[in-house]
Amino acid sequence: MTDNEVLSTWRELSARHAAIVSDLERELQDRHELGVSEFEVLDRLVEGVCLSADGKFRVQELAAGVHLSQSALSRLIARLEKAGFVLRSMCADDRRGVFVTLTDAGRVRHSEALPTQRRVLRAHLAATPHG
Amino acid sequence: MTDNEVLSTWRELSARHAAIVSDLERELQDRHELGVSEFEVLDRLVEGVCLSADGKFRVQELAAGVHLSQSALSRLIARLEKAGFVLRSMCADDRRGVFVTLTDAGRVRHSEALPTQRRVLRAHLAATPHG
DNA sequence: ATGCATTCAATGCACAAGCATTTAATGCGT
DNA sequence: ACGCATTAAATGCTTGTGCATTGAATGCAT
Repeated sequence: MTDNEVLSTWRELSARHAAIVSDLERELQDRHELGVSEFEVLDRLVEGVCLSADGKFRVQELAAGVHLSQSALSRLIARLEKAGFVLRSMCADDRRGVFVTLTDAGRVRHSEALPTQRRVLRAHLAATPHG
Repeated sequence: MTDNEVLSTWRELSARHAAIVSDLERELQDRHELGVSEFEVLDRLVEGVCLSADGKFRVQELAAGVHLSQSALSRLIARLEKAGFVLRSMCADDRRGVFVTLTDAGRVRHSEALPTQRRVLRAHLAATPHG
């Protein structure tokens, strides 16, 4: 792969990412009052509920998959809590840690927003040769 | 393409983008005191010099290719000017417009940073099946 | 048990981004 | 020539982000 190929690959990746994020941001915000990152976190929580019995997550576990710094994630969760979509609770075995759990309102909001996200992603990614 | 395929495509795109930007940001900042967007703008200017005879750019022309809002780009150029890497000058034919030109210092800084950018991009993008 | 390095999450702070607005210049219609 | 919608770029304001630090809890070594 030549440097020029690497560069054009990077520019295409970057452009696609920007276009998708911009669309997602607008659609999720307008229709469901959710930012992209907020939705992403709710999404991880919903997925995780199926796996872990109690549906509880350490903040740290959420960091993987959401590409945010620890501090940004901390504040994002605080916002979600203020909006009533998650609860934060101390965990007994390691009292430094914090468990994050979805509320019913959070589950509802996520399920409302999910089709919007899927639609936007499909519009950008389905049936293209870009992989 | 199923929804699940779309979703995993999106997550991979997103993860790759985040990883590359994060690396670029760190390397360009540590080694050359340049942000990713700052470098990107310098890069467009350098490329453009080869094309347009006078090497002048309307701010608007730079917007294409750099995925930033108009206001963000305006302030970014102000930062570059303060750092001595570009000059802003009125253009005679349309006095609303602003021409942006590279300074020697800007050209030098860009040429120093270019190998760093190429190295990071190659590390992430060369010789992978992800296209 | 005590001290010390380590880890988790929250917070102070500085900065960059977007939206909406503003200021200035242009051009078009009458 | 005059008014009016439009465009270019800058700016006020709010918000989200990262870095560095803090505070609390843990665990490990002595």
